[in-house]
Amino acid sequence: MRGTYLGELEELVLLSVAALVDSAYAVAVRAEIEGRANRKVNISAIHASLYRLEDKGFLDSHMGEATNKRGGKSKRIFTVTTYGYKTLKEAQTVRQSFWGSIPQLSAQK
Amino acid sequence: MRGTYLGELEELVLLSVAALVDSAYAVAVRAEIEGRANRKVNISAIHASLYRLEDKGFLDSHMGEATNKRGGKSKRIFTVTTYGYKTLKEAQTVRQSFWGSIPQLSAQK
DNA sequence: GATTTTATTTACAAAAGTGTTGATAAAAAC
DNA sequence: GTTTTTATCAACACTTTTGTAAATAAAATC
Repeated sequence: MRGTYLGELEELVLLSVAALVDSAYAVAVRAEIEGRANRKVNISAIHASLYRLEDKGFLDSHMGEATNKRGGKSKRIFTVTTYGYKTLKEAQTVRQSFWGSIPQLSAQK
Repeated sequence: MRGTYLGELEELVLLSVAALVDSAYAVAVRAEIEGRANRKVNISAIHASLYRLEDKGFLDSHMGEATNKRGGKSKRIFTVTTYGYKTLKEAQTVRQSFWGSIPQLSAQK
């Protein structure tokens, strides 16, 4: 029941972290989502989502190193756990099972 | 923003209605979900979800005919609207875009 | 060292989704 | 006509997700 499901934003955040591999931090995740899904997201909403996903065991995190760019303070880097990856994949597999039995041609009326 | 997103259950309900074509009513939808996603759902939760999806414009409904089976009172039949189908498809397209850039082999550690 | 920029963190508020209960209804069976 | 079965509907409560605001911190630039 409650706790293992992903919210819509949470799933996008998790997918972004997976796609960004070892350079996933809040700002990059936000850019990733705004680029792929056509949607504005508040940076604090991203942070809140990242922390929640970590609490749930879908993500791990560690502090990265500071860069020599102005304002380049160190970032918190997130990575997808095995459990997170499994959850993501299962959600997608279930949906694909449904799509497999939807008569798409007649549906696109 | 708020209003156009699908909850996790809502998406499964919408996909079920699509897959069931012209025989989608609450009980059948529930069976469909319990069969494909490995998950128990309260029948009233299905009803609530169906009504909400209709309010949002993702579903249409009409009363079907009674059958000559014991307890076979007429069912409310739901169908996916063009808008609902479009929403469903877009959500899936966005996710597939992410999956396309996830290095899956190294991720399945 | 004051300012600007990038970034995190915490706490709270608001919105949305999900679940539960109880009432009602209509059909066939007895 | 009472019972059993299948089904809808409505109201409410609960939980979770999402968004916002304010505080803090660390880097480079000036």
